[in-house]
Amino acid sequence: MKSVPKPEPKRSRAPRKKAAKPAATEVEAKSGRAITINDIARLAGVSKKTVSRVLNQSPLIREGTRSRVQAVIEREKYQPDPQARGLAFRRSFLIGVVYDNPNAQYIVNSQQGALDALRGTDFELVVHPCDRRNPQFVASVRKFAERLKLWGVILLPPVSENNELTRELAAIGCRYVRVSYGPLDTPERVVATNDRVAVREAADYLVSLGHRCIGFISGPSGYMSAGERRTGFSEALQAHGLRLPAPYIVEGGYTYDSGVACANLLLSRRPRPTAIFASNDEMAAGVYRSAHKLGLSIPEDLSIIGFDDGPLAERMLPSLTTVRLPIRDIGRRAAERLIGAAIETPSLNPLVPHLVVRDSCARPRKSG
Amino acid sequence: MKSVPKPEPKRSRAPRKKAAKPAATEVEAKSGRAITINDIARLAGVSKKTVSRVLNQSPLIREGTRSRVQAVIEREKYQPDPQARGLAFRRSFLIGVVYDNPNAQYIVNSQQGALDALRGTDFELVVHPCDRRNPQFVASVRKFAERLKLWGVILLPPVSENNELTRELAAIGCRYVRVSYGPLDTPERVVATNDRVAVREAADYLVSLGHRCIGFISGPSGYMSAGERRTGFSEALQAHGLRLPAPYIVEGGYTYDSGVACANLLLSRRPRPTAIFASNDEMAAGVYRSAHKLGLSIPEDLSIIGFDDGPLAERMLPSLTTVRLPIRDIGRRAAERLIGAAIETPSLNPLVPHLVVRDSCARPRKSG
DNA sequence: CTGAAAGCGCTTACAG
DNA sequence: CTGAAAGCGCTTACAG
Repeated sequence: MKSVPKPEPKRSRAPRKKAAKPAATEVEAKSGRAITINDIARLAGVSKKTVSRVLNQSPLIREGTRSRVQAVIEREKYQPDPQARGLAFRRSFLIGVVYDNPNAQYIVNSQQGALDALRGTDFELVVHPCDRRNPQFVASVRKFAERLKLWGVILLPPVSENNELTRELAAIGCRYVRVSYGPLDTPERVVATNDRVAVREAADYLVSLGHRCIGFISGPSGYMSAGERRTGFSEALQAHGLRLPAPYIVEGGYTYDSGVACANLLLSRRPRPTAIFASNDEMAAGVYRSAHKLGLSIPEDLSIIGFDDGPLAERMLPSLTTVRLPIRDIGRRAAERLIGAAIETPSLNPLVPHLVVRDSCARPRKSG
Repeated sequence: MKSVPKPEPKRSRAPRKKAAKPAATEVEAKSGRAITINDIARLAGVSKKTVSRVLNQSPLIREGTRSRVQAVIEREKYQPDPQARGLAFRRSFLIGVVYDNPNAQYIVNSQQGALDALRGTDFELVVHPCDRRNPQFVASVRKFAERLKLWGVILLPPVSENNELTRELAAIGCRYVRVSYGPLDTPERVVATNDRVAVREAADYLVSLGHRCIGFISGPSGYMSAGERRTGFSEALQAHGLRLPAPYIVEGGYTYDSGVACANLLLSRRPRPTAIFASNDEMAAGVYRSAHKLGLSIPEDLSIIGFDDGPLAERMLPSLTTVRLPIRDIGRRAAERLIGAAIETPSLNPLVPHLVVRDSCARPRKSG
C-alpha cells in the first residue's frame, strides 16, 4: 500500500536538511522565510488578532485601523497561509469537482467556469474523477471530502443524480451543489439547465422545415438528462399534432458507437425518418457515419440535430446544428453558490440552452 | 476586490455558531469530531510522535510498535489531516497542474494520468489554467505556488517551455516537471515524447503509399512541438531522397480555422500535393473542410494525416489516420516524478507516439 | 527506538 | 473596537 509520503529519514548530524529529488533549487525563498501574520501585526502596530479581523472582513473593527492594516498587507504582499487558516477554521479552502463523465470538453469548461468564480478568492479547485459503478464509489468520495475538509463539492452529472452520495456528504457537513437538469434537490443545491425547453426549440425547428417523420436517439435511461430531453421532444411534437412512435425512438449510451448503432436502426424503418435528433453530439456524429455508409447525404436526405455544441459540432461535414449547453456558466454558478458569492436568485435566470443553427438540416425531399 | 472568504460575523450571545449558507446539514460528523493523532496515540498506548513516525514511514521504529500502531490506525480508519501535516511540514500535499492549452482532451487525459499516480497517496491535484500572454502570467503562477506551498507543479506545453517561469519556481523552491518534446531542462524535470520519431513514421507511411508531392502544415513557430514535428518530417523525407519545398510548408496556429486556411493555400499549389500532413488533428479537420469545398475526395484525391488522436480523429469521415500521443502516460509519469514514485529511469523508456492507421490515406491517383 | 516540549500560522472563545 | 491566551493537528529539533 502506497500511502502517505515519506520525507527523507534524518541522519543525526547532517548539514541541516536534505532535499528530496531535485536537490539543486531546493532553497528557501530569497528573502528567507515568507512573511506571516505576526510580521504584519508588528509592522502595523496592532495585534495579530486585529490583522486576522481585517483578513476575515470582520465588521468589528474601526475603519481607520482596517485601512492602515490593509495598506501594510498590500505593501508587503502578504498572503495568508491557507493551511494555517484552514486548520484553525477546521475546514479547508478547497472546492472539489467530482465527476464521472467521458466528455472532456464538458469537464474542462465547467472547471474553467468554477475557476472564473474562484479567481481572486482564496479558494482552489481540486479535481476528483471517479467511477460511479465502483462499489466503493460513495465511500471514497466521502473520504475525499472528509480528509480534505472540503469547503464544498461540485457534483457534475450523472454523479450529481446520486442521492446516496449527497446524503453522505450532508452527513459529514460538506456542502455540495448538483449540476443537473431539474429540481432534484433544494434550489440552493442545484444549478440546473432547462433541457426540456431547449429541446423544444430543436423540435420546433425541424417541424418548421417540414419534417413529419422524425427519429429520436435518447440517452441511457438512467440519466436525468436523457429523460428531460426525450420528454421535451415528445411534448413539442405533440404541440404540433405530431407523434413520436415507439419504433422511432431508440436508446443510445451517449457514445459515438451507440450513435452509429441507433442510426442504423432508425434508418432501416419504413417510412424512413427524414430527420434525426440525437441527444448529444457524440451520437449525432455516429448518425453521420451511418448515413454516410447508407449513401444518404446530409442534409438533403437526412437532417440531423445534436446536443452539447462541443468541439465536434463545427468540425463535422456539414457542420452540425445542435443545442448549446452553457457549461462554463453552469460551473461558475455552482462555484458561486458554494462560496456564497451568488448574485443571482436561484430560481431566476434559469440557464436555458439554445439551438445553434448550422448546416445539417434542410427541408425534407418530399414533404410528408 | 473580492479576497478572502468571510465567515459570518459573530453576534455576542448567539446560540454558539451559525452555519454559512446551507444551514440544515451543517452538523458535525455523526460521531462528533473526527479522530486525531492523539486518539490513535492513546488507543495504541504510545506517544503521538510515535504515531507520526508510523505515518511518515520512519525507519527509526521497532517493527512490533509499527504494526501495532498501524493496526489501530486501520481499525479507526484514521486519516491524518493534510492541513495540519502541511503546516508542520511547511509544504502542502498539493500538486498543481498549470496549463494554457485549448485542447480539452489533452488536459483531461493528463489530469487523469497524474491522478493515476496520486491515487492511494495523500496528494491531490489542483488545476490552474492560465493565460501565458498575460503580462502577470509568471507572477501569478508564482503566487499560486507560493501561497499554496505546492509540493510540486506539472507544466503542460506550451507553458512548459517558459524558462522565466521555471526560474521563478526554482527560486521559491517549488519543484516542477515539464511536459514537453525535447531535453529543455535536466532529465528529472522533463517528461518528453519523441515527436520527431513519431512523425517519421507518418512520413514513411505516406512515402510507402507512393506520395511524392506532400504538403506540410506546421504548428506556430513559437512552439517546441511545432519545430520537432517539422524537423522530423523533413528529415524523414530526405531519407527517402525527397524534399519539402518552401511553398509546400505553411504555418498554422493549431486551430481548426488555421487548418482550413493553410489547406486552402496548399491545395492551390501546382502541382497540387497528393497528401497533407497536419501537425495536429484540429488542423487536419480543417483540411477536410477545405478539400470538401474544393470537391476533392478523401483519400482518393487527397491523403491526410493528423497528430494527437483526439476524439475528433475517429469521428471524421473518413476516419483520420493520425499519431497517437500517450497523454495519460505522460501525466502519470510527471506526477510520479514529483512525488518520487518514479519507477522508470528518466532516459529509458522514452515515450514515443505511434501512427494509428485509419481511412484517410490511400495511394495517389497518378504516382509522381 | 521512544517521548515531552515547542512551534508551524492562523482562529476561536473570552475578556476588557 | 482591541488583545492575550489557548488551541487547531500535525512535525521538528532535542533529549534520553
